[in-house]
Amino acid sequence: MIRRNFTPYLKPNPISTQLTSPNPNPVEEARHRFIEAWGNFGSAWGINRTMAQIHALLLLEPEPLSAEQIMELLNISRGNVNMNLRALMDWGLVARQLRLGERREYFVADKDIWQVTKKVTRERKKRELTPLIELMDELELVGAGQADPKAKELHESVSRIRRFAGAADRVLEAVIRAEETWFFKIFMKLFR
Amino acid sequence: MIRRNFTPYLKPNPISTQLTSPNPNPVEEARHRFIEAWGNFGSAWGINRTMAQIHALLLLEPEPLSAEQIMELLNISRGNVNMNLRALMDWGLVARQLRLGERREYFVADKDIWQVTKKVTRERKKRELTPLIELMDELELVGAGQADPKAKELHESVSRIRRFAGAADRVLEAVIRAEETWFFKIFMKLFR
DNA sequence: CTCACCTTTCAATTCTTATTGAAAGCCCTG
DNA sequence: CAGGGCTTTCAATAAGAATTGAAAGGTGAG
Repeated sequence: MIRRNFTPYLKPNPISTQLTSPNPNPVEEARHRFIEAWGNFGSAWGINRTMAQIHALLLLEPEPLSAEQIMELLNISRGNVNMNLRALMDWGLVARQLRLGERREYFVADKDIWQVTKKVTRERKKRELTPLIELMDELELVGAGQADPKAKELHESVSRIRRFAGAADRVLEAVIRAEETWFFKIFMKLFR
Repeated sequence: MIRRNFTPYLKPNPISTQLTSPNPNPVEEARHRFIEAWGNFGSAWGINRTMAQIHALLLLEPEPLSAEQIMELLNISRGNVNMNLRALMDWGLVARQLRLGERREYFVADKDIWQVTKKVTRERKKRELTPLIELMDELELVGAGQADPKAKELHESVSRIRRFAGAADRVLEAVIRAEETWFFKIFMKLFR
């Protein structure tokens, strides 16, 4: 089997995880800030910081990166990289890429931000909204038609939330299927 | 000053935080499950569990509750209740209510789920989206017009995200202002 | 002014979640 | 089928976030 003459990766100025010593190269510095910000942004949305940082790094990278490279660039352990890459692949945000004649695996991020949104939406809808709706359906029956104020308030609150969650579910579904629907055009108008 | 004869709150079966011993009363059990679920749901969205639980409890409660009552019902400390109530008030989800002639404060949740959505949206937009947009605006300048592939990819990624974040910002703004806009009618169709 | 009654604060602690790194697994190649 | 080169796993550890509780702060009534 042909072993390709893979040019060894030249380790750039390592992107340290702290913002302490400012990077002299403005592009590196900006890359670093982007990764930092994306990490924070992600962690506000229930995606762990490192997972978001790896995602950010891959978004910025013109070429696929190996686990090894990610480790060095972000200064995190092998195991951590591995687990978070797996999670990113589960979400469909990152794909494995093999090179002919090389055993090592490389990774690329889907750079179409609209695809990213759809995938994240689909995943979270499945993990969070669907179970909520199922529970509300179940609980809605409990307080129904009772006079006791607690039972009544329970029933009313649950129904309100059930209705709303159902609406949200439909809206998100529309977003996911956007390209084909009329909804997309409206959304796109706002997108400009 | 008149001191109202406030009927002392009868402590109901305490809503324990574990699901271990099933509550014999089906309404209490359902309330408990709702609180549990809302707590988890919230924590997936970057809102801390207890804050969401207090919110859930107040949503279910026909009458305003005091800090004392919340402490007992959710089995959490005074300090914890106080801090999370404050956060809920900052978000505009809960309001303080005073009773004539009583020093103790009571709390009620806004039960209009559409209002809740708007408030949460507004708050998170301000805390998360706006800073992201500002950073992207700044970073967009860095890689602009450079030939170096890293600079190029940086600039492209940042612009894509900037454009998308801008779109999201406008969409959310439209949601917040919904009642008055054409957007609302479309949304409401999906809401049914 | 002082007491009674609440509310608020925050350092210490506990609980939760993320990260590490060494060991085990896997698979290709010779 | 043994060894090298990667990847994956997971118990132990570290980092981070939430919670407690005791003490301090406010405030109105007497």
